[in-house]
Amino acid sequence: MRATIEDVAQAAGVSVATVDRVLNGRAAVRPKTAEKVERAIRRLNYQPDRLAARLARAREYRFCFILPEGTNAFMTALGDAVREEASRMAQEKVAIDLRHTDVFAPQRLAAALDEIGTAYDGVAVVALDHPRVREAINALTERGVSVVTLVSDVPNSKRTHFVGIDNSAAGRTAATLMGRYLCGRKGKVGLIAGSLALRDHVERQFGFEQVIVQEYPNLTLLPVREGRDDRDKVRAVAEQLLDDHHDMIGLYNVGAGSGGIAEALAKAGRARGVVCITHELTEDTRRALIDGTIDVIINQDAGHEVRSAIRVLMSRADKAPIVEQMERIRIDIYVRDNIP
Amino acid sequence: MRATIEDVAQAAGVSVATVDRVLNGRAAVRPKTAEKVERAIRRLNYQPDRLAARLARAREYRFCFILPEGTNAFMTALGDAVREEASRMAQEKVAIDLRHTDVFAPQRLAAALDEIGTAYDGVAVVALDHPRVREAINALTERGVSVVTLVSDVPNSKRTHFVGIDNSAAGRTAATLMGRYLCGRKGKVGLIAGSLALRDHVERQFGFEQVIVQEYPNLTLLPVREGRDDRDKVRAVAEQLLDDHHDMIGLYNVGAGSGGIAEALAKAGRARGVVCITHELTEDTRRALIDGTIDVIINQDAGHEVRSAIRVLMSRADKAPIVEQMERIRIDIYVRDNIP
DNA sequence: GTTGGCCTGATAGGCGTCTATCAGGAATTG
DNA sequence: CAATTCCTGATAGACGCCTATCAGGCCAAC
Repeated sequence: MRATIEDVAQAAGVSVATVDRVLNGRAAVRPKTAEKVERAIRRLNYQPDRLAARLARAREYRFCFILPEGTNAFMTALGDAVREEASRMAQEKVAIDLRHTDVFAPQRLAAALDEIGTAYDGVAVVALDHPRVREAINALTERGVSVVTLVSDVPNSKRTHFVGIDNSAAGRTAATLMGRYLCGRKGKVGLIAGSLALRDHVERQFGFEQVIVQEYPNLTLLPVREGRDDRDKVRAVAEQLLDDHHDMIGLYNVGAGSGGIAEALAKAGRARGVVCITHELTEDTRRALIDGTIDVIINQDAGHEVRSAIRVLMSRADKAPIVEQMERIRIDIYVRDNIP
Repeated sequence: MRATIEDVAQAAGVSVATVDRVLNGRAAVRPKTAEKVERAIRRLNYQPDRLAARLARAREYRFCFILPEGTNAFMTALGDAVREEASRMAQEKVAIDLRHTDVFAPQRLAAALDEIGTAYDGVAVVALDHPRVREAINALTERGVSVVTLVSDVPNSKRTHFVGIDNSAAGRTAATLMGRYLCGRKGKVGLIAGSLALRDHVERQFGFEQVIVQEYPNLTLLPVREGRDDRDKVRAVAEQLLDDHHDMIGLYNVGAGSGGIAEALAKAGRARGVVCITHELTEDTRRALIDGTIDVIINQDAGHEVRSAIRVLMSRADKAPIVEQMERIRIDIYVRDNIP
C-alpha cells in the first residue's frame, strides 16, 4: 500500500493539516516541525497522489497556443493538432485556446503576448527571436504565467521550456544525407529559407553549411534565397535557381512551402537529377516523396510537440517535475518507405 | 462545466444509481429506462471522469512484461524501460512485473504464458510466431487477460494489439538508403539475421530484398546468414562475409548484435568501403555510427514501445478506447547527426 | 498579567465516481 | 388477488487530497 497523507501525519506526530501546510506552503510552519514532516515523508517515501490532488483541486487549467497566421501546411497541421488535443483535454479540465498572429511582425506578436495578461496559466508560442518579443515573454513569466516556446526558440528569454527539435542538428542531418546521396559528384547545391529572422531557419542553414563545407568539398553552396515559407514564392525561387544553375545537383529547403519546389523540379524535368531535401511532412511533400521528386524529408511531429507543450505546461501548473527525456522532440527522417 | 453523473440522472429523470447501473452494467435495467439514460448521456455529452473513476475504484492494475533472456543490447534497453516505467507507474496504482524467458524456445515461452493464469490484468510479450505460443496467447485472452505483443507479432492470434514497428517497411527503408548511398555502384550486399524464426526479422529481410531486387539491379544479394542476435557470432559471420566477398559493398544486419559487425569492419579496414546499415540504437551502434563504421541505424524507441504497451493495457483494463494514431510506433532513422 | 501574534490541531465539506445495501414500488406469475 | 420476482431510488461510505475555518496553546512584548 502506498503511504497517504495521514500516514505521514501519524509518523511525524503532527496533524494532516500541518503536513498539508508543509507540502503546499500554505502557511508558516516552524522549521523544527517542518523538518519532522519532511523526514517522515522521506522515510515513508510519500508522494501525493496526483489523481486525487487534481480531483480535489477541481482546478481548470487554462492554456493558450499562439501560432503564426497564414496557410503554411506545417502550421496548419500544428493548429489541427492543437484543436485535437484541446478537445481531448477538455475532458480533463484543461481549456486550451488557439490564437493566430503575424509571425513576421514582432510588435504584433509581442502585443498578443502582452494582452494575455493573467488570463491563462500558461502559453505556448511559436516565437520570433526579437528583443520586443523576448521582453513580452519575460514579463509574462514574471507575472507567473509559464511560457513555452514552440518550434522556434527565444534562447535568452526566461521561457520555461523550448519544445522543438535541435535545428542545427537538423541542418547537419540534411547535409549528411545530401552528401551521401550525391556520392562525391561535383556540383552546386541550392538553399532556400523562409526568412532569416526565424531562428530555426537560421540554425538549420548554419548546420547544413557547416557539414557541407567540412565534409563534402565536392559540393559548392549557392547563396541562400528567401522563399518566405510561401509555396508560390518558393516555386519561383526554385525555378530561378534551376534556370541559373544547370549544374545544380542538390537543393535543400530550410523552410516551408516545399510543394513549390516539387512543382518546379517536375516542370524542369530535373526531379531525378537533383537530390532534394525538405522539411516537414505534409500532403504535398508526402506525395513528392513517394513519386521521387523529393528524396528525403526531415520532420518534427506536430502532434508530439503539442502534447509535449501541454504536458510541460501542466507540470508547471501543478509544480510537478517534468521528465526531460520524455519531452525531447526527435528529428524524424523520412524516405519513401517509412512514411506513416 | 462538464456534465456529472448527477446531471445525467436529473436529465433522464432517474437516480444516479440507475445511471451507474447502465454505465457499468452492474444490474438489470429495463430497456426503456436504459434508453432514457443513454439519450441523456448523449445529449449532455457525458463522459465519466477517468480520474475520479480510478480514484473511486481504488484498483490495482497488474501487468506483466515477458522479455527474452540474454544480454542483447536492445532487449536490455527494453527491460530498462520497463523497470523505469514500472517505478513511475507505481505511483498510479499500476504494478508491473518483468519476467524473462528463452525466446528461441516456443514451449518455454508458452509455458510462461500459461502460468500467468489470471494473476495479471494484462501481459505484454515479445513473442515468437509459433502455434504453441499462439495457443497460449489465445487461452489468456479467453480467460480475460489482455495480451499485447511487443516488437515481434503473432498475427493470427487473438492478441489485443501489436506494439511495434512495421518491420517490412523497416526493411524497405534500409534497402532504399542502401541503394541511395551506393549510388549505382555494382557489387554484392550481405544480409545477416538473428533467427529466421523471429517474425520481425523475416519481415525486414523480405522488405529489404523486395526493394533491392526491384529498384537496384546493380546490387547482388548474398544469401542470408544467421547471427542469432549474438555479438560474437555476428562478428564471426561478418568476418566470413568480408573474407569471402571482396566485392561486397553493402551490409545489412536485420537483427541485434551489430557491435560485432562494427568490429569486423574496422578490423578488415573496410569501414569506408562498405555501406553498413543496422537496427537499434545502442551504445555499440551509436559509437560506430559516430565514427563512421555504421552509416545508418534504423531504430524503434524502446521507451515509447513500453509506454504504448502500458497505455493499451490500461485502456483495455478500464474499457476505454485506445487512440490508435497515438500508439503508432515510428521507424526512426538515425545518421550521425540526429542521434539523441 | 494582559494583549496580540504565531503555530498547530481538529474537523467539516467538497471533488466525481464506485460499491453496497435496503426499502418500496412495479411488473409478472400462478 | 396474492406471491413472487424484477427494477428503481435513496443514501452512506469510501478513494486521497485540498481548502477553509475555528479554537486553543504557546510565546514575546508591553
